[in-house]
Amino acid sequence: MIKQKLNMEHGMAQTDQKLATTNRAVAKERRREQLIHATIKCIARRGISTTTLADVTKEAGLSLGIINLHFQSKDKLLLDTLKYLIDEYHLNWRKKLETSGTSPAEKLTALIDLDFSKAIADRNKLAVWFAFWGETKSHSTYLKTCARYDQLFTDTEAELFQEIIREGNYNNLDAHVLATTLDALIDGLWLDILLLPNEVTRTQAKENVMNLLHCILPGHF
Amino acid sequence: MIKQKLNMEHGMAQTDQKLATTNRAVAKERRREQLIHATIKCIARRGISTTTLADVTKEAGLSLGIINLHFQSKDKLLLDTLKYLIDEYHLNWRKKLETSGTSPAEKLTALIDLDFSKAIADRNKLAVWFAFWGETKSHSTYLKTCARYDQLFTDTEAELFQEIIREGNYNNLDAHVLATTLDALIDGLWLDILLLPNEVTRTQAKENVMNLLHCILPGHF
Amino acid sequence: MIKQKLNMEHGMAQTDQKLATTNRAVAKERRREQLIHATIKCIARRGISTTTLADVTKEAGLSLGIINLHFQSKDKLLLDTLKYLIDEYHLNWRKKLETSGTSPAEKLTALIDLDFSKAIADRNKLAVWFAFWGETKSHSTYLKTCARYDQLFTDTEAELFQEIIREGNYNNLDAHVLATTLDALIDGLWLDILLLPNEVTRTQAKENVMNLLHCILPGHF
Amino acid sequence: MIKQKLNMEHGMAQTDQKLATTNRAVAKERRREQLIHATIKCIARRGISTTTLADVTKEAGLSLGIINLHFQSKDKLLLDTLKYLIDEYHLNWRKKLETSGTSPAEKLTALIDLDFSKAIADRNKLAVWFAFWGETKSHSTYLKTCARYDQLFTDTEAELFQEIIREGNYNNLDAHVLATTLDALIDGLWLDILLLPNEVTRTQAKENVMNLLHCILPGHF
DNA sequence: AATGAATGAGGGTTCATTCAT
DNA sequence: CATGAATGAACCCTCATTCAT
Repeated sequence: MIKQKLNMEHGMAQTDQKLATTNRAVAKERRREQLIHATIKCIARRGISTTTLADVTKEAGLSLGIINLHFQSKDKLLLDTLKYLIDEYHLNWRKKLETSGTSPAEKLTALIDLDFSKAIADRNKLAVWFAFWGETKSHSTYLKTCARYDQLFTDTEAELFQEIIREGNYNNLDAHVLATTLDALIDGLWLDILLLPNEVTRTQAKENVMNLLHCILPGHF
Repeated sequence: MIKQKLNMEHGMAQTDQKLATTNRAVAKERRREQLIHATIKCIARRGISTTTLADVTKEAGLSLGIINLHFQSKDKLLLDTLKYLIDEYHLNWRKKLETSGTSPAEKLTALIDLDFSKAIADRNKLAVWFAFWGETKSHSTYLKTCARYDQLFTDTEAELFQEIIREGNYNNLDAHVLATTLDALIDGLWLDILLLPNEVTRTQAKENVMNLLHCILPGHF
Repeated sequence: MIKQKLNMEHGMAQTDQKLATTNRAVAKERRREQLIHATIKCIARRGISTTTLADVTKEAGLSLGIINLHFQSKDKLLLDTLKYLIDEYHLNWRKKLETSGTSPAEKLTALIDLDFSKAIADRNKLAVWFAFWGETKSHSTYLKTCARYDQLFTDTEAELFQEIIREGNYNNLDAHVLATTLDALIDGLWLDILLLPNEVTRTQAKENVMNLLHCILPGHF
Repeated sequence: MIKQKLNMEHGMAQTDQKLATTNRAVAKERRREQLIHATIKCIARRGISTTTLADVTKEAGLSLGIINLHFQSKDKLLLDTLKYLIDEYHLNWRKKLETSGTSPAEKLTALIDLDFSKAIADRNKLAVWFAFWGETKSHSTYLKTCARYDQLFTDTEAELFQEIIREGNYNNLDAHVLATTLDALIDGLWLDILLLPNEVTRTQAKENVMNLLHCILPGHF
């Protein structure tokens, strides 16, 4: 979805008919994003349970009925908001993996960079993640979407750690355990950033992770 | 019970009065706990936003109006449920700290034991913690209660780490950073236990933490 | 009911059995009055719709369940409170009529005195009267009790006016119209005392009525 | 209507916009009045405390949620209902004063006419007035609005009486006392019309007042 | 006779959803 | 496409009433 949007925004040459169709689709997609961003702000400000469609539409400066026009229901709006964040993260994650340096340590560093970048470790967005994680109700619904990616992320990190372990002869370390630890630590630090913004900043959190890796794998970080 | 009451009415020994008062107070406290446990179950099952008072009272096998009798409002019930968990954790934490072995490593190990014990790393209770952390609305209200303890926990752990660092001459390590890292890691693993119970168990999570400490402070863990 | 109570309070000689029964009955009646007085205060303070049994029992310093013990239901408490006021007024009215001077003008003056006496034109009690008059719902129920007396009052006043008219040869006046006018004026002034206590006092209200009578029947008032 | 809206969207003549806005505002105002009339009926039928929003909306033939849409709360509905009656009375009162004959007696007669006119001495509306006067709770809230007018009414009447007193050399009369008496009498007769419709009609009540004025100020009434 | 914990029907209110415009 | 008035199910909460003590 994100990809489509990016393409669309780059506006390729097309027949008039197609162009018109595309323009309309672009406009529609813009409305959706506008509403999703409003939703993120509202959830961050008031929590899921107290966010109403009236809040969201007011935040977006639009009329009450528009959400059911674009999202059919509130549940779908929430789910699509989560999907938006998942897609955004996944897209950035793949880009980082492709564009970063070739060594495993460089790649891991790049991914950690991403995790504490302004776009990802944004407190509004973190609030939404934790809001969903706190809403056990939705687990069954969205965990299918989310868990698939988590698995992918952890496995990829485990592979990178495996390479490092091999290179550095850290024979007592388990790559998968390391990957799990890293992910859990990042989640925990995200929670700190969300709940204790005055005590833990993005920069500090990232340094915290890097220090740890330096302790465990001193030759590589 | 009848006798006690009659005695009271005739102005008998004060101990009886006190006993009766205590009995009634005890009964009231039991009801509160009963309702709090039902609340925990419901929040774990359905999330905060979808948990209704009807759910809670049905779970407790009691009538609809009883919650306002004991908690005045739904908000207060939720807050008192959280307070219950905070108090429970804090109480166990202090007990552990006092009764565990004398060395800093033993104490830290004991605290980590606690964090992944059956009573604390209970998925129902974890769900409640994350439900509240996800409800940004309530942050301002309860963070005052909660943050005070978090500070205490982290500071105490930092002191223990400091002793270990001194003992082991780990001069490149920062005790406070270690404590923050430990706490964040535990939070992240709790989230794993909650969201991915098939992939991360309490035992694995604890081993994960212990392995990490073994890596960083090999002489002590 | 009032009469019984007065008798009881004057405590006649009786056999032990009767005395015990009476004592018990006296105690019961005291409780009823205690609760009725609390009800009057509460209605005056908060209106009928917002007065709860909890308010009344708290005002009386008694326990919640006691009202249904003595009055069976809230509706009956309200009705009995009204009956209490009706009986109190009627009793005082008869006494005044009997004890006052012999001339019609003296009797009417005595009755007007009563209407603006401390016991009758009490703002708490006035509030209760108007509260019931405002609760159209209850009209059908209590109007039967109340209207009978009103008729009696008006008719008696009309007779007194009739005597005066005869005596003074005020041939253009209608006694019944005068009585109706007097009653309506008194009701209206009661409303003023209730709603505008700073502008209309009991004394002023009474003078107002007396002035009017002086205008209409100058030889007698 | 469709045309208007389309025009508006294309930014057409402002008059059209204003018209549409006005239409919508008019429709909204109609709904408010519709609900207020239903409220008056319900209060007259059942009293304030037993009138539910379900009653009112059913009487109006509308859905349950509509009251909070137009009045935010039940309390505001009640208050706005009272304001409606106050405004209606005040408006008619001013109109009468302006359009009636020039002499003070004619003006007073016109005002009394109004007080016992079909629109004002309507039993439903009277029931609402007395319902509010009986609801002590609301006194503080609405008396501020109501008392201001009462003052105005009484003062104006006092001025009219003053002119008559001057003209007729009724030196022993106090204009302000007369005005207070007149107002109280009218209130009392309203209560009779409300509570004893079979015994006191609007016509009789008015004649009652006129007779009294004739007694006191025979040259003018 | 008195207590007050417990009940549950019924109230006001919110808000996702619909639909005429 | 967009609007926002209207709907009504579902919520939280109150409170008269009951009943074991």
